[in-house]
Amino acid sequence: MATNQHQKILEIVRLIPPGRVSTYGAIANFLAVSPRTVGWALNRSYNPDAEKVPAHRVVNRKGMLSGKMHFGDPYIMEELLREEGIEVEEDFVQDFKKRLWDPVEEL
DNA sequence: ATTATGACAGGGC
DNA sequence: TGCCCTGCCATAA
Repeated sequence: MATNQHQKILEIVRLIPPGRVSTYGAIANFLAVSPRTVGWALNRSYNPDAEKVPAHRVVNRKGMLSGKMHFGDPYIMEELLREEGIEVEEDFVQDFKKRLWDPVEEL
């Protein structure tokens, strides 16, 4: 369902710059919602604007591509990140801390 | 209404 | 980047 919180979450995700990644927790903290809610908002089943949202730039707090299985095929998320210059190894974003984009600090 | 589940986070060990 | 448990909240059955 497209609730207000979902809209806010998708809005923030769309602001993530190419070549950068963010986390569920950072977005959740910025919007004052629970990290779980962020995960649900990005779920393709409840996200009508899936094609407009760079959900591949959102990973969990450890920099792991925890949602790669939701892109249709597991390799898609990793490919998209590499195309933007983000190194991915064994499902983990390399230099995660450097590439982290936190809306609380960036906005 | 109640229970179970999930693209999570944080703290303890 | 372990593992286990708790808190969190939307959604499905």
